[in-house]
Amino acid sequence: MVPENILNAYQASIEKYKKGEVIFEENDNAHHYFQVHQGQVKMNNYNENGKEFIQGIFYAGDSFGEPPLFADIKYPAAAVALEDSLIYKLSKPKLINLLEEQPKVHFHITERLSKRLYYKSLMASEISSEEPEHRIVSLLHFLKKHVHHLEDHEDFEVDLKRQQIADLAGLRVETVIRACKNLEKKKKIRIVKRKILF
Amino acid sequence: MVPENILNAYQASIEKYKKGEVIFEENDNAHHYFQVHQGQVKMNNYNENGKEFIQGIFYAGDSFGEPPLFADIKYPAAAVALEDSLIYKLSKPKLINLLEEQPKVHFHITERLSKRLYYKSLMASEISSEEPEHRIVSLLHFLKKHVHHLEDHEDFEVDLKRQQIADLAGLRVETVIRACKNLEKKKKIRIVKRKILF
DNA sequence: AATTCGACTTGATTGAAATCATAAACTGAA
DNA sequence: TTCAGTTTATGATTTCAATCAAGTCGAATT
Repeated sequence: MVPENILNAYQASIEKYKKGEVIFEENDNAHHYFQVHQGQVKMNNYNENGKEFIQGIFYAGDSFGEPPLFADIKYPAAAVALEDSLIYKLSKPKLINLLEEQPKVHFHITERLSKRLYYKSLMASEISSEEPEHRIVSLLHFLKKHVHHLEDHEDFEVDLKRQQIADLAGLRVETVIRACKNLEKKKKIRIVKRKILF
Repeated sequence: MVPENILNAYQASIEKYKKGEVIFEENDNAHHYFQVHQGQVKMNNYNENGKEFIQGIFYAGDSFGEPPLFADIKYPAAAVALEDSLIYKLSKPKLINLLEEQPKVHFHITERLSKRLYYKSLMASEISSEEPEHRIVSLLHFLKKHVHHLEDHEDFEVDLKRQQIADLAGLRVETVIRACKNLEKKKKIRIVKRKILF
């Protein structure tokens, strides 16, 4: 997350994206740094049968899509606005220039990449080895702790649809629904008016 | 990858690890930067049933285990030497100091993190959505292109055991063996004296 | 109040990979 | 060359999430 005054100093623009609008496509070349100012963005893939996998969801203050700026690669997934959103956009050369002149900001970016890598490591091993209930609990635990910065004893009102949980955890909606019912029975989560509390 | 002369200038040590020796455990706190000088290292998880998942394999020149140095997190996986290995080890404060004084090296690290993130994004979506054969081909393609830097037309002699492919792709050995036989039939890979050519 | 639409739910069935069992092929050391 | 230990191979069986099919529920709109 780059502070707004610095983004402005380096002439970042703010772009409007409507709900559902695509910010970049899988396999596009990367030319800009993106940071959510307002709204929500998801990064996702579709396989040949149309099954979606959500790589991550990004909220105000989150940057996304940096890796292809720093390595010689294409976007591994598309980015789509989940709500009407305002996104800071800064060209690659300006970003590089910014990071050269502002080492502290560079460390912030490094921290951000590190956290994303941590999330991916977690989910990769979960998806590869664990049962649906375990995957869901791990996902919720990560979101609670690392995205919403809540303590264990605090209540976390999950703002995700069942389908989104499924697409984040590599499962199908029906499986998520059944697993959540089970988790409720086991008192691992609560469900109030269809909303999940964790 | 930090150049050796710079590592030496900042008083990095070289540690010996025997084949099978553990470099750090899952959930350990991170205190050092690691870079392979000679040998091979894997990062892995085991689930409660003993199933292994390999997060990555690292060769000479590769750094590993950086994320917890930059973000306030614990190691999401353990690191184990796959062969007798020599590993550069640099304390966290010295690394931070190094990166502050050598911005170019910081950009190298950023690039490295970005590439790891790319690999993880790829494998996460593969493991969550694709069939065994597809996963294996994607894995091999990534290794050929991004790890061994070979052109499409060149032959890639895969130096992984079936079990390792399974643990990288989230499959079981038997499934990998059967899938590889099928891929051979379909002329997508060749198998010579049990070695896979791609 | 009726209608529409998206999200959630439930049950039945299926299919593909995991599991289990067993053996063959290779490797290297004694 | 024999033996012990890996690694690869193959067949039979099981299992559990995906799939398919058919609802219900709730909120928003007319």
